[in-house]
Amino acid sequence: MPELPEVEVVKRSLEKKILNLIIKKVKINDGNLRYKVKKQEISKLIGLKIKKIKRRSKFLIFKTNKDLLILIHLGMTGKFFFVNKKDKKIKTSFYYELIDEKKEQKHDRVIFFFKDKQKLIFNDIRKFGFIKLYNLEQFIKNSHFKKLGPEPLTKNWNSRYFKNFILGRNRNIKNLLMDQNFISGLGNIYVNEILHKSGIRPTRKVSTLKNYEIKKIVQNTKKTLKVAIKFGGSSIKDFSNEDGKKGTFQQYFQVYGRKGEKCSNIDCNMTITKLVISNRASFFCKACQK
DNA sequence: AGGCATGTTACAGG
DNA sequence: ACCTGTAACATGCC
Repeated sequence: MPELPEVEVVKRSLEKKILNLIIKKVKINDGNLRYKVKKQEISKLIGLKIKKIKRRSKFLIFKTNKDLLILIHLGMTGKFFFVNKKDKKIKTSFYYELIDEKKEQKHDRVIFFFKDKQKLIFNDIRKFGFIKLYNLEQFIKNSHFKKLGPEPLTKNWNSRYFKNFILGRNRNIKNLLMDQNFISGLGNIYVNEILHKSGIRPTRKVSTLKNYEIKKIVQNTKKTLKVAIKFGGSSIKDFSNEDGKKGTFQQYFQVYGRKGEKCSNIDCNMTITKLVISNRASFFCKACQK
């Protein structure tokens, strides 16, 4: 499910649910995520209060009231479900009913328990996600953040940075935008959309980009992500936030998954082409994207 | 049955 | 040492 907009949506909804809750118990159904979740280590969380939730790129960080924090990545299929037996609203929502009926779902990997039978479930089908504990000292030098590029929605992501980074390099623009060390938070879907909006073909070598094209890519990155967040992210397959609410940005995809459909640009009669680049599907319009 | 899937990373080759 | 691209991870769906 998760590129930057989806992770941001999850972050915002979790903030409304688990802030200031104390972890009473942690249950590991299957600790074989990207990194092994060990019972002994995760038990250190018991008794700690969740004080703050942050997002960096596609990572979530839960800060506690002690010198211990949780770093989470949703991987490809990671999801959170929050279950609150006392909350009428959630009780009527889709996911509450689902969970209540089935008790536990198949891919519930790790479950955090709070007071009054409230719980936060980390569900991850493919197990590419992870949950890691750090103290502050370790966290500051954690390998995941070492080389991470700028956040796309900050002023650090700009044309000057872009031009400077590509000096002496010559890869294609699709791979560059997917490179988390160049810009952090984008993934396959949003890169496809951004390049279509910018009129740039995914195979374009970065050394051939004109200044105005770089500007367009930077602006369209910000615009696309902002709108996607506004619409609650994209729910392809089964993405949802912890309320079971679905994002709706997938309705606005111009190219992703639209092979053979007509290009959305007015006056363009071309159909969308699919091309695999570096093992990932790329979708683009041959007429509009140069 | 085979191909494909929103991500990351270890490794190979230049 | 740097740069780039590929394959692998685990699981399910079409």
